[in-house]
Amino acid sequence: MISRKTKYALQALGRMAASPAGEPMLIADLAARERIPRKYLETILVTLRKGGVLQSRVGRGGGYQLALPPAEITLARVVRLLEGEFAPLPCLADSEPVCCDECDDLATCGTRLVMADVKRAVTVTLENLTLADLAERSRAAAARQRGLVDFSI
Amino acid sequence: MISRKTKYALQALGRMAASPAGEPMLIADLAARERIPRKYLETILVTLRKGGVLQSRVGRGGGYQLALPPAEITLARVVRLLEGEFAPLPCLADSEPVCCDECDDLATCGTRLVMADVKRAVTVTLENLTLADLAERSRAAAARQRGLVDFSI
DNA sequence: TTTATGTCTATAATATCTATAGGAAATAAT
DNA sequence: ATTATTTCCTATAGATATTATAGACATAAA
Repeated sequence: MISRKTKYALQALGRMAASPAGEPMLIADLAARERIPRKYLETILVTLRKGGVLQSRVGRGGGYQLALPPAEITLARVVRLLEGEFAPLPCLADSEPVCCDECDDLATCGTRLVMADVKRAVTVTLENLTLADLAERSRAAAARQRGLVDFSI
Repeated sequence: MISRKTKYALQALGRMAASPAGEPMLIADLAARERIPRKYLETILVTLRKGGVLQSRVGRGGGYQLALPPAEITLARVVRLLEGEFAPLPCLADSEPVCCDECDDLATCGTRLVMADVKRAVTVTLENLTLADLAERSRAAAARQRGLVDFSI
């Protein structure tokens, strides 16, 4: 289960990915259109900016925009910024894996060995999805819903 | 990240899978050997019993044992019992998917469409792993660590 | 200089997870 | 029968994490 925070981030980024590049979007607009608490969204966007996914400009005419083309922003990157490095167990962290208190030996822990498979599966999946995929799938689903045959799938 | 509860469950089940079948194990022993708070483990084992993964007998000579051969107990089943059905988002639940408050339409939500891939990846992985895998990997790792070449990999 | 905008730090509110307590019920041995 | 052993049940306390809000501050354009 991803946190609500991460979900909000993906919604906001999806909206930006689907909007014309070059036009900064306002926090307040994003919050209203995606129904995200505004102050909460602020903190999320700051995290994304510090992580290199967003650019911002302060002052009149300012706002947020993607720092890279949507196809170059993987979901893995976004999720990592908000949830931290993905690891089903603390002992499976890439950087400084920590053995659980109750474990004698990380290297022979069966739980860790099987959960490593889960980590790999999730990582591969998230590395291969981008904001472009997110936006495109949404667009295609909406087109399909309107009864149109969508030839660009 | 799996909860500590689920981790405890896997540790205890792994221990049982690696022990000779037919001999019930005591909560107190499992708790001591895996360093799990005893009362907490009790509640976990009850959940597993109600879920059909464990059998128990009360009274002297009683205890817990697996209700099925380790190879027939998938991690998916265990994780589902403890964490609930796996779904990265509430709208991706198999039974009664619930659209997020802030979403207009579940069917065209891009976030949901990409997270469906993650759900699939995790589900497939967990369905294909069993307690036998967990126990065997631990055994093999321990053998390897002792400097033995392990031919049974 | 005024208005519009993001930034930062702190903290409140809520939810979830982890752990414990204490006794009830069941079973086997004596 | 009685006792020792063991799981079962219900409730609740304690700890931690998540979600949300507040308010003062900094920056930039008109």
